Amino acid sequence: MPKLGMEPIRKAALVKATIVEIGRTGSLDVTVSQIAKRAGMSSALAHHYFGGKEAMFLAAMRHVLSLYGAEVRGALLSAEGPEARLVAILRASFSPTNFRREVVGAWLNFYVLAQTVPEARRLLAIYQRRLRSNLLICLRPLVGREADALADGLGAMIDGVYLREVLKAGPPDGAAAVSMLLAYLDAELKGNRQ
Amino acid sequence: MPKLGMEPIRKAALVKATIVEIGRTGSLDVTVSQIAKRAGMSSALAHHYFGGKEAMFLAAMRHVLSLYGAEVRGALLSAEGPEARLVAILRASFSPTNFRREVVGAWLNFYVLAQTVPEARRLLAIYQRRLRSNLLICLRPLVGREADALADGLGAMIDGVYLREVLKAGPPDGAAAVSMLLAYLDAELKGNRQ
DNA sequence: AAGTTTATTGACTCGTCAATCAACAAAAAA
DNA sequence: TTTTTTGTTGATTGACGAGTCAATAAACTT
Repeated sequence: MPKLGMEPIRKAALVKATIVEIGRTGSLDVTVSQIAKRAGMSSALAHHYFGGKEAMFLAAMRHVLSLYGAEVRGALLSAEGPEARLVAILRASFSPTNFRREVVGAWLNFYVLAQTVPEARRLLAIYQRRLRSNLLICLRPLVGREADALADGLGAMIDGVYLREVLKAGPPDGAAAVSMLLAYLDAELKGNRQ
Repeated sequence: MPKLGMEPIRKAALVKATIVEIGRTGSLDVTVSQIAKRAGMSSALAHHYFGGKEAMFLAAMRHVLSLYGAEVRGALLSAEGPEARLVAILRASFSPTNFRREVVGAWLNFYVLAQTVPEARRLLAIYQRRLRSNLLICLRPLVGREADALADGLGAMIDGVYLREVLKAGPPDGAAAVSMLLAYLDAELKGNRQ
């Protein structure tokens, strides 16, 4: 049975399964066996490839974060001008790829992980900085020195919408989330354009 | 040693200790022994009074939520007019009583708990509804039919600021949080006052 | 063909922890 | 003063789960 070159395949399967299990149970209280089972292998093999549970969590985080990053970069490619680029960032943040029950659940638990595991904290900090910087670049030409405050506000609201999603019933509504953010943005832009 | 009438005292101590321990470790992975030790008793006694760990968590949640509720109610007493009342709600939300490292950490973990434990979900839903309704009452005379959207936006941003606080270093800055929220509010009010 | 590397798992170890219990002590009620 | 109620804990049980290991097997190397 043993085919060679399994490592990347197994690792990918485990990362995916980790996200699903964390999102499904809504907590970090997931056993390695659960994850391995969902990924179709024994828990021993999971340990073999990742060395431990924490490494699996971190790999899952990196994956979610890099998916999000890619989505944002992609959306920015076809957006001209500050306003369009802002909209692109928001759309990407609430695209069906990212704004899904399991992924949102995973995000929440990554924040919890960040309280204990320095590497998790580092990864989340990178995400926040990158988002902030992306927003800032668009906002500065629009609102000048108000940009910093606005970027913080938008960042907080994005995270807040994600957080609140975990309590909502039914499928996530990304469009509604984006329009809430845009309403905030428009109000601030109008107030600053006079 | 056994003095009578210990029950409420012990329970209060356990609730407090639960919040501290959850906030301190930043996760729900707290043992009953840890909590009991901090509260100055044996783990068996903690079980005796609460029956189980989950009940302790829920009691801690109720306590945090009721402290917050009391703070808001108190602040609203001495506030006249919609604008002042809005400011009062925001100030209360970021008062030093609530906006503290341990409490913020506890909040985060209550969201996690809400994913698994229906009663926890119920409690958080109550908090969200009450906040929304408080905001709505103030906002309607100010912005009419925009009130609903704005209340949701403010709620999300409040939660987002709490969430982001868990990554920040140093002591929480409630004043900064309030002014961020007020900036948002002012922008929306201005845009709607014309 | 012999040896090495990679893939894979069942069984096991070892620690942890929630929950229970038996036992003891003091106050209150009878 | 016996009995009951309330307070309290050390010791124990029983379950569960992370991580290890020995063993097996297929594929590559020499």
